[in-house]
Amino acid sequence: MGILRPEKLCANRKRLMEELVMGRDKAAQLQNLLEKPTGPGDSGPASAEGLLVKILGSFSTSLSLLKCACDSCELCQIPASFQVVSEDSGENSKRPAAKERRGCYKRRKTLDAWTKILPTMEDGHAWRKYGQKQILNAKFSRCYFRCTHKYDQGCLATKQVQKIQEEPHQMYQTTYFGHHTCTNTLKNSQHTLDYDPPQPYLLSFQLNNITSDVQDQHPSCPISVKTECNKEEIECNFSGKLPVAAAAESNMWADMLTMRSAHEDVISSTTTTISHDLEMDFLIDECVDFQNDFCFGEGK
DNA sequence: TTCATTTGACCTCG
DNA sequence: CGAGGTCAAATGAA
Repeated sequence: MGILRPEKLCANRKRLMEELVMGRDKAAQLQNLLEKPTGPGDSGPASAEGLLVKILGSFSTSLSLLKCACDSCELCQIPASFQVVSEDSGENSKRPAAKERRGCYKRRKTLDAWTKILPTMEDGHAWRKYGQKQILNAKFSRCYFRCTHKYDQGCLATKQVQKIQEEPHQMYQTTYFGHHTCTNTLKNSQHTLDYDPPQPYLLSFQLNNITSDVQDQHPSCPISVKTECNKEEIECNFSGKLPVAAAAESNMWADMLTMRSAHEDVISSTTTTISHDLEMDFLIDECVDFQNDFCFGEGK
């Protein structure tokens, strides 16, 4: 960790201010856009997605700048788990700030996290596995990944991948934490899925409250779903009763089945709140596609 | 030799 | 106190 010279500090501070002001402006634009939604074909320069990318980029840059400034201030030490490599670090940049003891870290909050269910682990980014853990009541172990460029570019993105269904309908539940600030991606990957940032119509809900929330808000919803763990079967109005062996699969089915009705309401509602305090986020189209394949595809 | 993965230890949090 | 998240030494692959 290097000490920044005064002139460098001033430049960083100026840049930090610019980034924060830009982030605020873009957020205001995004707010206007959400209050006055445009047509579905709108892809102008001020699209919600574009603004979201700019805002996230602005905050990422701001945090990096703030980190550089704090490196030179003993009063503002950032926890090691949030450290970003400064430009003048040498060999020591291969590792974060010296850890006093093994496992000395701050457990992350669930802020800025979202989940996707996909048939593959691949998402177009370079990840490095740093751990694997058997999770209670889960059929498969959970794998932990961090961005390959954590140390060379200070990218703090991480993800957890948990297999939730075996072949032939193999599925992985991937939870992402933080956004990539690195520039390197696997451009040639056939599985370059634009997971970052979250796509439109992202749903957010507490897993345990899926059924009550949806049915409270949509009493006419034709879907009846139970989400309790260890339930041996769940109801599906489309295909009758489906046997479900594991709790994880039960949860997944519940998620899938609530997507369709909620999706329509999200699209039609202009007052939908997008929360960043997420337990489970899903890209609806993917989930609905999967549901269609599984509920309808095999019966035909 | 370098880099990625595996795996047990260690730590935080609820 | 137990479950889950991260670290880092050992090991394997390229």
